[in-house]
Amino acid sequence: MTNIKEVAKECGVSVATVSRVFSGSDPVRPETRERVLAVAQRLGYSPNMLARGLKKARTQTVGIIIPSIDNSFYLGILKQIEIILRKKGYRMLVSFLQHGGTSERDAISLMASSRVDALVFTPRDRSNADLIGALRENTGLFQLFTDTYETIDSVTVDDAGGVREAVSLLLKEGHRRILYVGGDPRVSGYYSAYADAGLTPEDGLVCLDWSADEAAVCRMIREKKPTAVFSVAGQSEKVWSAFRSLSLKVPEDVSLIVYDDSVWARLLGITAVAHPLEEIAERLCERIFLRLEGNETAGEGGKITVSPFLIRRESVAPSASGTGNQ
Amino acid sequence: MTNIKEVAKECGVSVATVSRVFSGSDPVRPETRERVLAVAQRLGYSPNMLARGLKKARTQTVGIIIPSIDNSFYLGILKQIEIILRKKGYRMLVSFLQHGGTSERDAISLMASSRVDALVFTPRDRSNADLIGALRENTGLFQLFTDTYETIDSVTVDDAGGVREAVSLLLKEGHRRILYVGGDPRVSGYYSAYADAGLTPEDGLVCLDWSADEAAVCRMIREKKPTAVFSVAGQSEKVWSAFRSLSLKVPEDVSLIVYDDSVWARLLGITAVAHPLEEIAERLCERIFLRLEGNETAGEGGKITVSPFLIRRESVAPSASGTGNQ
DNA sequence: TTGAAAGCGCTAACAA
DNA sequence: TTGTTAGCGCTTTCAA
Repeated sequence: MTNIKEVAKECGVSVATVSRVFSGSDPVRPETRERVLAVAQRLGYSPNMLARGLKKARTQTVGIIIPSIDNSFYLGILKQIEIILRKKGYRMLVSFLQHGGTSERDAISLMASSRVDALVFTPRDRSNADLIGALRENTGLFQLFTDTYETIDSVTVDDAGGVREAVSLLLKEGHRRILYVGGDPRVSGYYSAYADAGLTPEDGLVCLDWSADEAAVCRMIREKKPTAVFSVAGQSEKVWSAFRSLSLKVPEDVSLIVYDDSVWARLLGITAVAHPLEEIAERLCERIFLRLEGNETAGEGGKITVSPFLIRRESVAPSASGTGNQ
Repeated sequence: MTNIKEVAKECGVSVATVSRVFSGSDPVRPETRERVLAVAQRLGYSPNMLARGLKKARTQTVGIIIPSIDNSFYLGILKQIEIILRKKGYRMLVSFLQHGGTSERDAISLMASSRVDALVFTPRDRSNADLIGALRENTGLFQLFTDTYETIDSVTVDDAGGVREAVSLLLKEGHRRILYVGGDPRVSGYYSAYADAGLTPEDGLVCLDWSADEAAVCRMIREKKPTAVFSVAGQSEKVWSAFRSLSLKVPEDVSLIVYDDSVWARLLGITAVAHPLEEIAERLCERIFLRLEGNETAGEGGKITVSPFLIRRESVAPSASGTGNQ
């Protein structure tokens, strides 16, 4: 592959001049510039970012590690981020985690040896604190959707708030037996909503078990006869399938709100709590650029929380069993 | 950041020895090896891939350019590919194209200057033949889902075959007025299916207009009164919405088969033609490794076509209007 | 089994 | 405005 030396020779200038033309670091006489550009084009020259990175100790690369949860919105955000990054001249190196496959540890090592300028990740725990600690001196670190390390910047979504808003809506429509199918951290929003309304949920209405399958969901529905269901990402599909197999109609027989909007929620007219993907990507990249190009060293306003929002569609109806008692 | 020299000094060996330990290029005395590893660990040493890449003219990186179509399965395949690549020690650099944003040309240049060992892309046309031509000497080039350049390896899906199979099924169920909503290249499968059955489709049953919106689809359905619809990826959602607004029940009032399986097709019980994502990722990576690590220089079996497959669910019913005439 | 040293392609002083 | 040159951190002959 053509290198800077060949371009310089062919052009009758020094390598420094060619370098200046391509990096824009110093002014170059316009005519010389044109000539260099023309020759480079003719020879198919493309600056070697490896060499540049080695010299400058900056790779113009941001690494991102995607956890193995397959929330499809994660991939949407990946796209958003890459596009913003590209506009600023950054590349994106991605690594997907996989149950039983690549460990977060390996992925971090990979990013480290690739000398990414910044790393975006979603640490579940602090088991790789050692690696992370070694990285933080030279690498911009950013937690996405989590705030596992207090000392590292983060962009998170106020999940509990989103749940609370959704459950409050259900309560306002008169529902009292609202089944919650989802994860642990967010469930606090469920209880807050009940508390806000001065109510207490019946026992057995909360399913925090991620491994609950369709059959388990069916069982809960048959047992507790909820008038509404609130379900989180991966579980919503099971809930929907359960409704189908129980021949329950939405919203006639049961109301439904899902956490995490998706194509299918939209198509089915299901009211959903959505993440502001663009906002997340923008705020995150903003912080990245500040860290990489600004004079900022670390934190200071490094903890960002964005609010999810409710998209009302047609899966919620007033409770048939009246608005007061259960 | 710690470099090889510091590790060497701290260890009392030469940089060459440390290099050998980390690259595994030459045998190193076990005791020395252990000592080097221990020191490296203690110092938090991580080999600099930039320097290595510069020296070896190999980056262990595969670039992938994702076109702006947002077929969600594209992102699934991205994940599959990255996981396979990682197992073999490769990194993945991704770039998303965007309508009105990043051009394919820019993305290719980026990959070129990053000196990726291989590039996977989906060229719509040959407008960047010049860049591609310059790359092919040193970079493994692979077309995914398209075969725009005859001289470049490709992994494609037999779309026309998939359409044909689906439409044949509809025909077999007695449907005669089958509306086709989708793109140009695949429509040949529609005609083949009719031809196979010794039939000719009525006029006006084929909509090749990608910009057709829900209203347009509604209009077609009202006009032509199809007993079945076959729709492609991006259009299927519009078709479904159209059914909803026309209060058409599937499969009672109209049968439906969609091209490209998705979460929502599954949840709604819609029969779909699916891509074998794992197979595509595997075959592609297989070729990449062969090119990068084998002794192979180019082509030879470089054109791979995989077959989509039909997933039967409950959106197809026998035509109510009889099996013979329309 | 190990070490010394040249050089991958680039940038950034420093000099002119 | 341009050229010379010393490295960035690594691999890899060649010698020992």
